[in-house]
Amino acid sequence: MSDIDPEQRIYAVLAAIPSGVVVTYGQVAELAGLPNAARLVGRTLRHLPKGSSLPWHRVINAAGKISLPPDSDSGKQQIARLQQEGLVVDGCRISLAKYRWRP
DNA sequence: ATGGTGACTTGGC
DNA sequence: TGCCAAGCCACCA
Repeated sequence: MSDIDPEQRIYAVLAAIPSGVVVTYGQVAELAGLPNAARLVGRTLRHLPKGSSLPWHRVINAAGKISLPPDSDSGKQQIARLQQEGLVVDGCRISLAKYRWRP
C-alpha cells in the first residue's frame, strides 16, 4: 500500500488518537498496518523525545495497564496526563472496556 | 553468529 | 480479571 517507514505510520496513528481514550500497543500496530509489531510500537515510544507532541500517554498494554513503572517519571507523567483528560486511573490500571478507542 | 531482553499479545485455565 | 507459556520483533553485548 504505502512505502513510508513503519515509524512514520506509527506516528500518524498516534496523532489520530483523540483525547479521553486509550489504545493498546497491538492496536496501534494493527492500525499502522503492522501486525505482530506491538513490541516495535513500544520500542518506538521509548525512543520518543521528551518534548514530543505525540499523545504517547494514550497507549497502554492489552491487560489494561500502564507498561511503565508507576514510580518512574514517565509513568507518573502518563497517569497524570490521562487523569487530566478525564480518565479514571486506578493505580496503573485503566478500564479498557470504558476507554478503549474504537475507530 | 548467538543468546538475552523488553513501554507486547494471545490462548488456555 | 488473573497467572502462565509460547510467539514475535528489533536491538545489544
